Amino acid sequence: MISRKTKYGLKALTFLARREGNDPVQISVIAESENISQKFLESILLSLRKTGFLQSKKGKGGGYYLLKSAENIKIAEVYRILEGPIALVPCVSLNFYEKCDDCPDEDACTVRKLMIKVRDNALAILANTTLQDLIDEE
Amino acid sequence: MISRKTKYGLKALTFLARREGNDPVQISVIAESENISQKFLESILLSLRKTGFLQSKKGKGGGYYLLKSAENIKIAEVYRILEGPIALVPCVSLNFYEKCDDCPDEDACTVRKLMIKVRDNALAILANTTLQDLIDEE
DNA sequence: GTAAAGTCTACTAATCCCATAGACTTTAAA
DNA sequence: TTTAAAGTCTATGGGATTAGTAGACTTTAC
Repeated sequence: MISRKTKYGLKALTFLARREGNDPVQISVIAESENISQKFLESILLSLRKTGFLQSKKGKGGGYYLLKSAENIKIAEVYRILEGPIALVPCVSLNFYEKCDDCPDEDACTVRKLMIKVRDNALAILANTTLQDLIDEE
Repeated sequence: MISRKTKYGLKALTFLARREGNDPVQISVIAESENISQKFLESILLSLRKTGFLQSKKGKGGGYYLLKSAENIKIAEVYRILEGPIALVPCVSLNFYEKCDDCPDEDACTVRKLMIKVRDNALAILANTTLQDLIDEE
């Protein structure tokens, strides 16, 4: 299960990508139309800004807008920033690898072998789907 | 990421399936060879027993053994018992469905559409892999 | 009858998730 | 130049979940 953080982040991104033009949109507007707690959304948008997906404008008439184009935003990238590893087990993560403390020998772990398959399959989808793809499906 | 519970459960099951014969194995033996906290493993094995995967024998010479054969234990089933939903979002779960409180219209949710794909892919692996498959890969 | 095993209930420490509060900064426009 | 509208930042807190522990209880082989 993914956290609300990730879900909300993806929804906010699609909201921004779906609009005509790229004018700043206020957090409150996104929060209201997507039914997201505004304060929580603030922190999510902030981390998407710090990682280069969004840009913001302060002051009156300010808000958030996409910095990258929707075709250039891979879902896998967003997922990793908001959720963390795509892998189901740390010893199989490409970007957040950690050794499992209970496994003396990784290569001998049958669970690991299975989890590699699951990861590769999830990755095949998430890394090849862009924000634009999400919108086009509608 | 899956919980240790699920990982430990799968490891314990493979441990049991890998042995010659089907004599009871003490919890302490499994715990020690798989580096799992014994008390924690007790509760995991208990829930696998209550759901029909394992059987136990009390008293001297007792322990746990497989009730189903390894070819008849699908990883997806074990996963659902120990971890819960395979889907990444409740509104897409086949066995643990819940409506998302923030979505007025499920069919209009682009995130949902993506998550259905991810679920189907994960399911294709987990539902078609058995405990026996895990062992055979070694 | 006793020691070896699983069973059950209860508890706890740590962590994470989701959210809220509020002071602060920047900016557009009157 | 003031003011209101916006994002920024820090701090906090309740609740749920996770991983594990303690200990009393039950069953069974010998």
